Amino acid sequence: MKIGEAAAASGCHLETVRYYERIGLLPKPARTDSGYRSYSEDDVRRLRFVTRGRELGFSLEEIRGLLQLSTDSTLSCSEVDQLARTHLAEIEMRVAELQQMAHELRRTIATCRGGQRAACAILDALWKSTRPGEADAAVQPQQRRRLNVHGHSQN
Amino acid sequence: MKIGEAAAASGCHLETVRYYERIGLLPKPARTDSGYRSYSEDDVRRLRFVTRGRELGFSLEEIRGLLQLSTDSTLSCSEVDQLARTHLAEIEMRVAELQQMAHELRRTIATCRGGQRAACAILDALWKSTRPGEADAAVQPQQRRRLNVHGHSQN
DNA sequence: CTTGACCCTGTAGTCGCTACGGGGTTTACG
DNA sequence: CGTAAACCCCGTAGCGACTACAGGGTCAAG
Repeated sequence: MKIGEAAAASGCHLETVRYYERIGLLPKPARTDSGYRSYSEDDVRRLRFVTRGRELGFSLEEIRGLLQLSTDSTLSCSEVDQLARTHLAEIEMRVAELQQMAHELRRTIATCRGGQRAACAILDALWKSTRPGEADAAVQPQQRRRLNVHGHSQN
Repeated sequence: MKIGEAAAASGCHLETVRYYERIGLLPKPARTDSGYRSYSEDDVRRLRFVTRGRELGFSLEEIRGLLQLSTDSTLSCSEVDQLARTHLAEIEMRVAELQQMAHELRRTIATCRGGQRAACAILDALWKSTRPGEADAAVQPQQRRRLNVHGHSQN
């Protein structure tokens, strides 16, 4: 199986497969005489494991760990369980954050009367700080969270 | 006001302020004789506009647009409104995706009996593809979405 | 025998920062 | 007045998870 087929079979981008190999997430596959990568069914299964993990939002490092846990027979299931639970908690936190953002945005949009720029409620909301107290809280600076919304589709 | 104070006053990292300047999101500030950046109240307001926009999940390019819209008096509020609505829709989509992920993870975790690795339901779920049909859908490859969970706190 | 689809390597770009190295300046304390 | 700590400067490189491109090689069909 050549790389293009393997990529299609696992639902990820061809160049991503090479990327996963480069960072050591996938083993180096066999090669044809002309140097083409040649994937076995097992290779494809492993690749699907990775893409499936990504779909569930695991980082590549987490997936690396999961792969190790699932091939090292001395380790128990509880570590996997722990990783999954921690990960779930992160997702839930992230959902809550995004919902907060959505809530504020909806509120702001609702105030907009569609009039002139000078009276735009959305821009106003951005020009004003949420909690006016924190402007002079020069004591403890950067403890703020950053949130990616752009999460980020290819296509 | 020096850069450290400006950063604290707007709640963002000092180096981020320089970064925003470098990419042209903030105007180049005045300088002291010794070359230190010196920020006015207006500069700080603009910086807060940016950080507030980031908190609402706007990209820096979107914020650049919002800043332009809010200083160009010939443009109406409706473009701002449109941007905000589009952005809100993206956030909502993202929330739905994350909730789907959380749902699947919860389901998978619940199946885990805490036994031996060989019987780990979580790893099993990763080794199996969700919809078995798509493995041989070699026709249309990469139309899959990528989702960042790690969204991404500093500190 | 040529065309086009596929494959190769290596490198650079994306986004939104963050961190570092190697300096200069300012300020508070003794 | 000296000096140490705290601040600032610039430039560049790193992060994660890809994606894209340049400049080639290979292979099957017509």
